[in-house]
Amino acid sequence: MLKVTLKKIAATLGVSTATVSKALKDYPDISEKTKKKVKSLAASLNYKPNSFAQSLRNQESKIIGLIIPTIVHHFFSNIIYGVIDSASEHGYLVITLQSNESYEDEKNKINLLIEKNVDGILLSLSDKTVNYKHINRLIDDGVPVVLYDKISRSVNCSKVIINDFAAAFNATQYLIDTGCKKIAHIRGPLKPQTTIDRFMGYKKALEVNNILFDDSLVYVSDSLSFENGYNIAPKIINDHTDVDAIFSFTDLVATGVLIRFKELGILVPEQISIIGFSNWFLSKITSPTLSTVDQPGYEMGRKAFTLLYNELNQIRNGEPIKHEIVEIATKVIPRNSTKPI
Amino acid sequence: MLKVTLKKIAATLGVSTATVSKALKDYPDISEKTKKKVKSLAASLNYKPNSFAQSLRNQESKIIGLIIPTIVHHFFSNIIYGVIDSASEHGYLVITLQSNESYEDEKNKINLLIEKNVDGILLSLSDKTVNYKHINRLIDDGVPVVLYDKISRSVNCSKVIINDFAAAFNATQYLIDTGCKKIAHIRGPLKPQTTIDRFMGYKKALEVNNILFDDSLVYVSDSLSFENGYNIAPKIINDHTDVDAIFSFTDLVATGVLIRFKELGILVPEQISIIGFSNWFLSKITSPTLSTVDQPGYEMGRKAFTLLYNELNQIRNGEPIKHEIVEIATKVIPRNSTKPI
DNA sequence: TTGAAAGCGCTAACAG
DNA sequence: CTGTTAGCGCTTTCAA
Repeated sequence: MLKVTLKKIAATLGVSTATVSKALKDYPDISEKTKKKVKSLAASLNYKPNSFAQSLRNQESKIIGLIIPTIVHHFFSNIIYGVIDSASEHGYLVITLQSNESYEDEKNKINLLIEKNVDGILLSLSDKTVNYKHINRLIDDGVPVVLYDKISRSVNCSKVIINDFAAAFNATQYLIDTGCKKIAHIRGPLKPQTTIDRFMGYKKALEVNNILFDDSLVYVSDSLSFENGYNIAPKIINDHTDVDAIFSFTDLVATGVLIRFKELGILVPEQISIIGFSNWFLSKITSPTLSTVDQPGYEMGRKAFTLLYNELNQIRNGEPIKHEIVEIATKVIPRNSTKPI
Repeated sequence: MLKVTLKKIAATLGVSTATVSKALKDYPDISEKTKKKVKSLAASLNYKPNSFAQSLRNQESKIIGLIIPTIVHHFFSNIIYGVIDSASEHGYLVITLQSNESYEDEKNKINLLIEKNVDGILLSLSDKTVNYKHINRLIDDGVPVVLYDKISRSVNCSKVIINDFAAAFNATQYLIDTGCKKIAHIRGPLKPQTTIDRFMGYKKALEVNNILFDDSLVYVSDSLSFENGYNIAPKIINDHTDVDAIFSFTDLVATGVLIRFKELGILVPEQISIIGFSNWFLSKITSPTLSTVDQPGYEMGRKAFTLLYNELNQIRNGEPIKHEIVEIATKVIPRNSTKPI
């Protein structure tokens, strides 16, 4: 493909590159006649501005970076989808990278993105990240960052979150409303704020309903996996013969519990109710179907990009940057792994 | 962030930018002493070359484009993951875009990528794409393209595929081996080569086993959705009371059938066996678990990038471009929706 | 209404 | 061994 440049157009038309550039951009100081001439030639030659040259001049790439802990994951897929969709609408493209829930990877991937001069970064903290220097440095350097889902209160930037505390409270309250009295909780990795908040919400619901919190009813799943649920299930019923409900921090683990219970001949929800979290697609498929809390990934992705976009515009206009924290609504989705109210 | 440029380093060191550039790149014609000086200053200043300037000079972006029909999709998620993983290892970043199974979107997204000067494109054809001019033009323009999964025989480029014909043949043969005699097929959209080949594989297996092919046993699901399976299921048993097996072109649709059968009180696999395709995660979760054909997305993604990378190197070295067609192995995964052999 | 010229940051041929 | 210089393609200020 012999490339069409401003220079070439200018040459064939016998005008300057400056004129061509301005004509193409509808500058008011170019005559209509020239504009028409330039535009029609550009169109017929299928002229495409060289994005490197533009970026070099304008100091912006119109590309943003998206760091995802795990790509193959129903919730995060929806995030990716939402981000890409929203970005496209505003003329931005998205480079996606995976942190593998690793602090080192997270740092490295951020660097790759910075080296490519992305205009901003969307980031969900890895489960292992406890130190936020790498992110604060970014922000200090003027790179807009928006944290989504797994965030840290101690980073000062825009964020898109759900109210994990309230969502977990509601899920637990729902179990109580269906008559459950001894509710176990499978919590996630200890560090992320999301799993801490879900745990706190669970605890609060017990308290409000005058149910004594029992530490031994809390089980930790160090990762998001089906197997973890599968393995924790028998422990729960061995430790507590009278457990009548389980609130799991995520659907995948809840599904593992469900399947194991079926193998063990434990009836769900007759003997034990189960409620998950996230409303993964698979929660509609299990048998019984899994009650859960809807966590709208697509919408979170869209919103995360929007916040970044706003900051990008503020920067472009020389306005002060306003960080915004947006909370996306969640709701309990009753299905058949819990009893009717 | 006040940016560190070659110029700045050169100025503080009292040398020329050329020297700095070469020193940083270990050119043999720079003295060790100078190299050391330059490198240590660069490191302490945290110098990062400006990628726009580099790209402008070198005419390469080290970014590739990936077009996916549907992002939120277990198989395609794995493709994305494989591509990104493999690309990272070779210093490439990936811009992902979704075609929504739409021909128009596919064309538009390709254009966006070209305008960003990506070094190459990985593409899975949308279900609606029947015209390949947009892709052939790309190839003629010298943009390396690798087709994966949904390909067209009439585009001359590298491809990563599975042998859909053989895979479908094996799936059907497996049903026959378990004693099934009247096997329905739910086929996918009519245009993609993948679903055509799966249909042909199904037909061939019947033929080889002397089972008469019956056109009325073939049902079309125009999209990949749970609902389609759910709706087709009752039709099948109404049309043919003696059907004893179903081969579905994809797990999601098979799952819809499975769930509907359960609601209708039809025993799987006792009355009707079901085998799906792709080995989605959810096929391990259904009840009974779903027999299927494993289609390794991660590996396909990796391979697709590798092929692109090879072509990129061939171009860089001025070698002739060799197109390669790679077939990834699949295998039947027996689970509990089919009878034991 | 148009154009000349500078410069974004980097690389590489060539000269010294 | 080091520096000069030109140029990748575009934008924008300033002068004409």
